Amino acid sequence: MGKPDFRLPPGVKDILPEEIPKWHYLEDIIRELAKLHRFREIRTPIFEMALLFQRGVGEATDIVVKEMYLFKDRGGRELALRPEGTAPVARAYVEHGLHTRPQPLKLYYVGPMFRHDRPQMGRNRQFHQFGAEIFGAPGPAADAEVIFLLAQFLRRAGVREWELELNSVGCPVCRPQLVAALKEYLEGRASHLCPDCRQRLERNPLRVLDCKEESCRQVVQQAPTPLDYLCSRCESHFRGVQEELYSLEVPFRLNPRLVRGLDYYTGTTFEVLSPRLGAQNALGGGGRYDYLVEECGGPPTPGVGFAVGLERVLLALERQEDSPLPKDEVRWGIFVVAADEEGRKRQAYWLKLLRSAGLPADRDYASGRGLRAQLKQADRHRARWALILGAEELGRGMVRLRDLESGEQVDLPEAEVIAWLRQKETGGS
RNA sequence: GUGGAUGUAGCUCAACUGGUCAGAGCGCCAGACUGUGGAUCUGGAGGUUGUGGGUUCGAUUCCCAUCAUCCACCCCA
Repeated sequence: MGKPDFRLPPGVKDILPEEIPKWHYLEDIIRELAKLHRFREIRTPIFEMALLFQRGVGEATDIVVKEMYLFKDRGGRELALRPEGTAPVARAYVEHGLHTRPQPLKLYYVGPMFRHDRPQMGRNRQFHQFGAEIFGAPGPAADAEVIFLLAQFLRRAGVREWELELNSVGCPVCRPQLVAALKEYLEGRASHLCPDCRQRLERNPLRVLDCKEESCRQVVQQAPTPLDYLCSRCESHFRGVQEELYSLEVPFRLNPRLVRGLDYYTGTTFEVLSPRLGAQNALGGGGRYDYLVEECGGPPTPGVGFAVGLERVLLALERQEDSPLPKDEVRWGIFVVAADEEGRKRQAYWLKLLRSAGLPADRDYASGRGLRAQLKQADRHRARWALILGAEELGRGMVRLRDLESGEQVDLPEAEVIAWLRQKETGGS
């Protein structure tokens, strides 16, 4: 607290050591599942040319209009901290000619995203997403595949309650008709709409569909929805997605009024909601984007993907009764303790020996402290074992190992220590 | 961008309606118990009470502003 204001800017957080195991828990699951489903990782920079998002995500979207971190570099380039992951991956796909590789191409990413929103529960200005994309697969099986991966991730992570909402927002063939019909319907009832929605009527009438204002919801009850206007292609594609989801045993609910905030979506869109999150209740979402690659200057290439917010998954898990998240209480590693001068001479040797054998080892760095003080250090630093070196044992070619959990201790011949510890480590407890 | 609540040591909190009110517990550091930790005891560091103004003889306690946090709107992850 205090004088110069070096505190963190609003909406960003430090992740302290005791929280790291939770992140590793999720990250391990992500890597394992992505591999199992044969997705390969891609890492793109955290900033891009601002234009990528303006064009890719959409000039009129909230993300671009009011949430991007914009800055100029010394060359005068307009850059932006990435607010989402799909456009950058599409950009990389085009830039490196990934369309020349065997298609479809299945990619995933994990990393920080940045949005200048007002922070609240479940919403930070820097947050982390796990996302997956499939390029070059136009059929409904690809849509189902990414949704399946998302569902598997949530299940494997241990998220108990979530609901998948599914919709199709149509393609360039059918959407214009829908928009026209919707506009006509809404214009007739504009007086019943909230001020925001009267604006939306001009810019993006679809957004009126999921307004939470009670009066708007009334109006929208009978309004035409995308599902009423799907062309035959979209219709059969969407039916195909649903059939695949049945086969994959991923439960979902149709929500014809689900509208997403990014302009690039075509056809299938979906969102995963959690009842434990408060106002920001979306764990993840995604959909199909068949024109994004083209928009980024590549050849016409269909795409579909999702992104899931890792902070929100952690939040949901923390609020469950039976949280599977790892605790930070475990003792681990070996504290090398010197009982006397004789032991002190061997301390460095043992430290190196243990580490060379792959066993985590540490010591007290203060010079010449007594055995009691060193053990106290070992305990407070949550070490699992104390390796005690003293003239008494060393004289017989032995060292003493103390279990800091139970208090039991044994003397072992020096040559057997490594094997004994390894066995303890793998042999459970 | 809008609204509401909150803001005292690293953490959790205390200080009657403004007058020894700057404290406690935990944690941290040092030490004792003299080859054995998690117990106990002793000592110590650490706050100009978010910041800046104002009212007052006097403010942590009242008023204003500002910053930050939290929750909600909006939007989404």
